[in-house]
Amino acid sequence: MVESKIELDAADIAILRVLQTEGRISNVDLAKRVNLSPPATLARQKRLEKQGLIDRFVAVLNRYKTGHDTLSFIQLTLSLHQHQQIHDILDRIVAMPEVLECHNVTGEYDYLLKVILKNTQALEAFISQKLIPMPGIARLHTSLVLKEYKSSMVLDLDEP
Amino acid sequence: MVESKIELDAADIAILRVLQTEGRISNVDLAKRVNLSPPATLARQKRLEKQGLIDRFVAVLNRYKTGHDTLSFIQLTLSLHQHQQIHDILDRIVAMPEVLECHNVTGEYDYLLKVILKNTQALEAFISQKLIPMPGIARLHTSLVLKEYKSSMVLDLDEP
DNA sequence: GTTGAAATATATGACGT
DNA sequence: ACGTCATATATTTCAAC
Repeated sequence: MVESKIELDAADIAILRVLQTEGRISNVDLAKRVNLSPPATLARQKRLEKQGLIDRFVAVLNRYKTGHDTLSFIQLTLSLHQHQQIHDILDRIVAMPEVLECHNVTGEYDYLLKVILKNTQALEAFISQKLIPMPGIARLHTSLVLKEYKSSMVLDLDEP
Repeated sequence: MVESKIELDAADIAILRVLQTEGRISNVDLAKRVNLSPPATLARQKRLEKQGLIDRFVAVLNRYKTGHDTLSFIQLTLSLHQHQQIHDILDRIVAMPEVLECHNVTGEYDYLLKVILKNTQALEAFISQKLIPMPGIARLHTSLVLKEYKSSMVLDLDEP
């Protein structure tokens, strides 16, 4: 199933803009911010959730304070050429809690993984004990993040 | 300032695990889930926010339904070697709403950007009109995401 | 979509363990 | 540090316009 764009009016966009940065704002405060009445605001928010435009609400943690000091991007190329084999490998990779993102990309390598671990020792163990032993890993390149300048999930919503 | 790990007990971890996927759960429901009383749960959550362990609460949107069909990773190498020049360029990149992430990384290129745009035309315009004209962009490589297998911000918290 | 009122659920403080 | 209970507050939700 292909998900397609849903048309939004100015009030929807105002609501989504606020909720993207203040996910726990109360409906009455949100209503004030978007210049609508609380019932109208709540009805719109519920509709946006039902439409799947709002996927979920989450708490964003500070990874340094949880002890996750090592962020890295791992590029992979798979050697398997049967669809089922590739699918199985990807299922296993996606199920790993250390892997926060997994994308099929264009370029020199086929897959890009965003991996968060406690330290470089844990990263080395992850690569050598969990990734390398998997069948079909043809090439692998690790980039360590030295400094994170920006990390956001906020989509840029423009006026209708 | 270097942020360092904060020690968490089993109840803290239980609370953070729930809030990472259900950011809008009520305190009474959260208390039931972690087997604590509502006041104890609320006090812990407030403490975790005050400690900065919980950075913020956000709504996660479905990018396809907002019309953001094109996700890409752009690798950059800067040719400027004065700290101030590099700092200025990074400030401008980080301020761009299309750029969701910006990291200084090890490897062939120095910076990795995660960029979300409406379509490939908008990506082409972004690269040719906003990135390339900046001084000091020595090398640039774009990887288009063909398929997103996993996209999460959930940190893997293990028992104390 | 708005206003206002009522019902419900929630957070929060006091006290005892 | 936690649980229970009571109170005050905030929120949702309904009805009328």
